[in-house]
Amino acid sequence: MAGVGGQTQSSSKTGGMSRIQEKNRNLILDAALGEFSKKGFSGATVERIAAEAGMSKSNLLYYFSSKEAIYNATLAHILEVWLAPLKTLDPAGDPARELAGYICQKIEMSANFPEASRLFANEVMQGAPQILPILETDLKRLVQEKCGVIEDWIDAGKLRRVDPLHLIFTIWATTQHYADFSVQIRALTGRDLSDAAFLQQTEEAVTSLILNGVGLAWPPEETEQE
Amino acid sequence: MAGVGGQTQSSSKTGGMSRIQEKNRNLILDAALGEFSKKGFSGATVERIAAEAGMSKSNLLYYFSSKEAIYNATLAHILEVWLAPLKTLDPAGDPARELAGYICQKIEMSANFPEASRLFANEVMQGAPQILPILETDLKRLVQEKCGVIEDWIDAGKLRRVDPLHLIFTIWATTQHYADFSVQIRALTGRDLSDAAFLQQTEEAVTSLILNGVGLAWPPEETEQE
DNA sequence: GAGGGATTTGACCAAATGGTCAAGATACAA
DNA sequence: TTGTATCTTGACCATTTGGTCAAATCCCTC
Repeated sequence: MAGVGGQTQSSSKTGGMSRIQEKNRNLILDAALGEFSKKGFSGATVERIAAEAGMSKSNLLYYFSSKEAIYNATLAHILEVWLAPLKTLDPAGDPARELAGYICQKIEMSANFPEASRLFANEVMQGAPQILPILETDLKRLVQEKCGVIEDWIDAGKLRRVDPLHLIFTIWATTQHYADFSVQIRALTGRDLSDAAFLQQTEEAVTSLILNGVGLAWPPEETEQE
Repeated sequence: MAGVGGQTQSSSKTGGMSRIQEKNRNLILDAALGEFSKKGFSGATVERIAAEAGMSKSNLLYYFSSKEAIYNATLAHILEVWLAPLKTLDPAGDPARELAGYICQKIEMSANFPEASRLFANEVMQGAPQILPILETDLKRLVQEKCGVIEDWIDAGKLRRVDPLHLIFTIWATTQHYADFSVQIRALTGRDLSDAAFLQQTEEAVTSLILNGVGLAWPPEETEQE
């Protein structure tokens, strides 16, 4: 119903779990991520997740008490890593490098974990029934903190005056778009982020667009060795 | 299974339909848009759509032969209007005004038809099972044409050299993000595009970020009357 | 206002699916 | 080896849900 951490164990804590238990929980979570991200919560079936995890439906339900429990566990499992990059924005760092680094991290997340991106997108588009409380507390706090950082950079004259919130939204939107809409992108370009050359081209294009958008020189001036 | 135009009638052609027929088809399509955009294809139920449209499930199935037929009709119904703004990009116009106009159109689409945006996003995220052929033909042709326009602007030195494709993706991503992720945005800001002030603020933020990103002055220099 | 096609619906059906349960298989400690 | 807790599964159940059908009912024309 509400709150993502409501299963047996908080998340990937190995303690208090037998070898078999840990192995099977991981198999299930991997399978569930694939299924939920591909079909959404409603479209996913417990049977398919079990098959993908190589066990019977009954056995899966021995580890997770319900479909919703699997879903919540999957969500919790990816949420932390999915929101992590923002935390690395360093107030003391060079704004251009910090923002560029953040953008590239996000694009590489889209390249390496597109299912996580789609799962998250799906959840939010359905009204975030499970993670709304987290968005309203943890994420909100984090975003406000980082908005402060950007604000400080602006006040220090390091970048053009822009609304930090919309800057963050723009970075999220553009970077996640390449994962969530990869089918459309493939239909239009014949490639996606799994193509190394396309990945690099995307990183350059998005980074340069946004950094220039906030008035930062990009690519950085030639500084030889620094 | 494939191709969106496969129902009884091509789309909103009034011809050959009784008054009752037209009224009910519209009721159904409206209800279906709400339901499909909220729950996705799998999560939606024919019964709820019928209820929302004020008729029995049986009667709904008298007008559309299957759930998939309703879905396809809904998709076809919105697709045209959804992709329309891009067509207005005028090669002869001023690049800054043209791009700003396009961006604002898209944001206003997100504000006025968020369900359409979410329906489209859902369809594409599921792998575009119904509209992939359209993306690969009509949309691809349109996008290539407009990329050419932007390319010409670049060659004429009117804007910085950027990859037109990624520029278009960025515009799509940012503008649609405000509709598709409105729950998250509301969780973080307390507002969304249905708030006129927030809408305007968003238009300014996104437009200024992207236009500056491609090296165009924005807002435009004071030209008094032109 | 009668005839006939268009419209509407409740009853019903079959398949899919989440979840239960009791019995069997397995691993492991003593 | 053996007893016990853990693990695994097939059989089964209740509910949901997409779709059918025949019987009304409505609307319009002649």
